[in-house]
Parts: sequence; C-alpha cells; structure tokens
Amino acid sequence: MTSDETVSGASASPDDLLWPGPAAVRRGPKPRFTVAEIADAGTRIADAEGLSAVTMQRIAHDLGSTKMALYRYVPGRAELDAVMLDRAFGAPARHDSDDWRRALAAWAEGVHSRALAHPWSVELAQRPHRPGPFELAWYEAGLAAMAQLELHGSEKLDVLALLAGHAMSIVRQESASAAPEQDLAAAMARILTDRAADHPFTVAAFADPAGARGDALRFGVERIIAGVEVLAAARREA
Amino acid sequence: MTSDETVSGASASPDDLLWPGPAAVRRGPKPRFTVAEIADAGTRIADAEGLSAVTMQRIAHDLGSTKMALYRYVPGRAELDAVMLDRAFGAPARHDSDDWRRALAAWAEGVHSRALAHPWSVELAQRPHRPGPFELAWYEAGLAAMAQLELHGSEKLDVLALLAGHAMSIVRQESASAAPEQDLAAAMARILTDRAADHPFTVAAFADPAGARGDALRFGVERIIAGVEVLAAARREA
DNA sequence: GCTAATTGCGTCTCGTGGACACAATAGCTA
DNA sequence: TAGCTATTGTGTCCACGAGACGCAATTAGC
Repeated sequence: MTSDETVSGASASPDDLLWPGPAAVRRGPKPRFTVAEIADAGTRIADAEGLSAVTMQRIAHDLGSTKMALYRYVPGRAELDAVMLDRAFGAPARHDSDDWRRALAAWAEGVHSRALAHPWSVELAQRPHRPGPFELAWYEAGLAAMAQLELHGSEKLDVLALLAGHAMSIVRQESASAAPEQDLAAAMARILTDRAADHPFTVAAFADPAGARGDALRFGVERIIAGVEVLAAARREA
Repeated sequence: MTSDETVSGASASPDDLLWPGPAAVRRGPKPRFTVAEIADAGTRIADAEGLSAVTMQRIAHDLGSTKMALYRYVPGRAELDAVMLDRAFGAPARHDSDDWRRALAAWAEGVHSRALAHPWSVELAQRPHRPGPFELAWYEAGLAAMAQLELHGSEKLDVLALLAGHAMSIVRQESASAAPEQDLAAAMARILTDRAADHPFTVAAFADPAGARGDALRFGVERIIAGVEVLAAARREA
C-alpha cells in the first residue's frame, strides 16, 4: 500500500506474513532477522512469562536489536500475534484411523497438547484472526477424520469448533490452576464457605470427591463424540 | 492492606468489590459514585465501542469526573472488569422443567443470549477471574437442572463448562462475522482460492450449501446433551 | 466548632505501540 | 569500478494507558 512495504519474504499474496511467497532478490543490506525468528523470540518470552510480557521492546532486547528494527519485518503487534499463533500449533500429526471416533479424539487431544505447550495460544486462537497455513492444515485433518460421516459441511465445522473449544477451555483451566491464586476450585471453596446455604447444588458439586479431577478433557471429548454419533446414527436411518 | 482501603461498600469479606457487605457509616464527603455506576458506565462504552475503548479516563469522562477520582472506588482495571462481567450476565432466569434436557438447553441459551447482549463479556469470562454473585447463581441454576442426573459433581461441572464454552464460542463467531473484515467464512473463501488442491475437505466443508448457517448454537447444545444422555443411560444400567 | 476520616483530583512516572526521518548498506547498471 | 537506488537499521518523538502520591476539600462524631 504505502511506499514502505514491510516485506522480508516478499510475498505476492495479500495475506502478508502468514503466507510468505518465494523471496524476491533484494537490494539493500541483508536482513538480520526473519519473521520466524522474531515470532520464535516472542514465543519464548510468552512461554516463560506470559503473553503480556511480549512487547516489541522485549523481543528486540532478547534478539540483541532495537524495537524499531523489528518493524521492518512485522507490520505490528497484531500480525506478530498471528504468526506466533500459527507456529505455536504447527502441523497436525497425521493420524490414520478408519474409526472416525478415534481419529476425532486424537485430533482433539492434539489440539490440547499443542495448546498446553503454549497456553497463551488459546488467548490468541479465540480472538478473531485470519487462519494461517498450519491452522488450515488442522482444519483439513479434522475434516478428513469425518470424511465418512453423513453430516453437512457446516455441521462438521461445528464439531471441530466444539472439540477445539473444549480442548482449549481445558488448557485454560489447567494453566489457571497452576497459579494457586487463580484456581477455580480453591476460589469457589473460599467463596462458598459464607454462602453455602443459598447454593446447595454448587456446594455439593464442588465437594463431591468421586471422580474429582477426572480427566476433564477426555470426558468432554467423549460426550461430544457420543453426541455426534447419535446424530450420525439417526442420519443413517433416513 | 495499606492505609488506603478503596472501599465504598465497606465490606468485611475479602472478595472486595464483587461481594459488597453492608455499607458502614462513613465520615468524609459523600461518595459521588458507586461501583455499580462506574461499572455500568464501562459497560455502556464496551457495548458501543468494544472492550478496548474502556479506559479509566473514558469512564471518568462519561461520568463527568476525572480518572483518579475513580480509583477511590475501584482498585484497578482488573477488578472493574470482574464487576462488569458479573453484572453483564446478571441473574439467571429460573427455568423450572422436570426434563433435564430442556432445562440444560434453556440454561445454555440463557448464557448465549446474555453474552450476545454484551459480547465483550466473553473475553472477560474466559480469562481467569474470581466468580461473582451472579456467576455463582448461574452455576447453581445449571447444577439444579442436573439434580436428577447420576453424574459425579465434577462431571456436572464439566457439562456446564462445555455448554457455556460452546455458547460463548458461538457469540464470538456471531460478533466476529458482524465485522466483515473478521468473518471466518469469508476469510476462508479468500484463502482457499489459491490453495484448494491441498485442502479438499476444507473446501468441501465450506462450500457445502446444505444447512449452511444452520443454528450452530442449537447444534452444539444438542450434541452435548445427547452425549450426556448416553452416559447417563449407561450409568443407570449399572 | 474541632478533629479525623474520607473523598476529589492534579501531577508525575513508567511502559507500550507506532510514525517518521535519516543514515548505512549492498545489489545493479553503466 | 563508480555510482545509483532500493532496502534495512535505528534514534527521536508522540499519544495514550495504568497507576502512585500528595494535598486540598468535605463532613460525621465528639
């Protein structure tokens, strides 16, 4: 758009950083960095100190450069976030199974494990963003798992959203309870002591020892898949 | 803690603003505001211009005051967010139904409609926070709906998390596609034009006209409830 | 009316994202 | 080989947000 293009992988496609094209021959000084290096520096910071610690200054510092130098490679924070997000998930593991239930469960567990490795990615994934190449690959893998299922396209997408949303929700819980200050169960226990009378069911639910901290990820995944199976079975009748 | 308590509903409980106790007799000048008024001003701004437009300065301006005056009532942004969140959802509608499926579906739709009325609340709800009185009431209502079900306490909580997470995820979609720049389907269509060959299933899913934009909220809620029903039925056998 | 607790709020600091200008560098061409 | 010019490197500046601190104004209780 402007005379200043902020390129470094010189792409022809409009989706800038996420879909780098082949690097064109460049004239001036050799670029000191690549977008990937910058994003990875940001990722290291986010992993160690959380997303809010990721600032242009901080990345530049860790890279032995200065803030404004980075703006040659990255248009702004939003675009950097997009690259970090896509790289955080990476390529999905190919999981060939003819049982769509297994395949979907594996897919959801894949989302979970990737997100858990970079908890800040959940925050980024759930705010509106343009999907990158890896995210597209995850879509493709998830939909491939459901290829045999007699569901509409939008329904399959809904199923993936349901599974991914659940997996990320679990990651949120897990990384929150790591910080004792933010553990829901602990907070609830404290809050409920004074107000037990008005909230009998809540007290009971949080007090119930049976299956406490059962594998919440698996529980949700299995419920969703079971629910999908009910629909698929009904479809097969008609 | 410090000598400066930032009280205005003078509570004895440690959970500060969210659980105001009876106002103690105060000495100095009459407070010009209440926490609720400040939170509601923030809510008005967030509804109209998004969460990022909510700053202490802006709230103060709208209230005809100055930024620092507000800090007498609110310890900081985080606490203000918590109050805004709790008030955004408000009290759940009592929905008496002896059919737990209907009751749960109504609960999920309640979450959806409240969140949709204040889309920014999703952002706040999904980051770690201390539950407020209204949130506790939603827990209680949801658990009450499942009173008859033979599930463990933690499982019931998982079901609510699943439903609420789904409802909020839908709100995210809905408020994103309101801004054409962020609509997923549109972005996907654009991205896929160049890369259709590598992503056959994704292309097919997004192209499938059947049931496109079917009620995604209901679809997910029904899948989840169906999945829970499968488990409940299995439990009843044993 | 005096005193002490409280509120109102101006000023300052620090940190963040980002615009802009200009210097340094290194392919390309003559 | 000597420019020319596209590109990178980076210092400076600005707007704006959260919040600390200090002091002035207010008012309930004695």
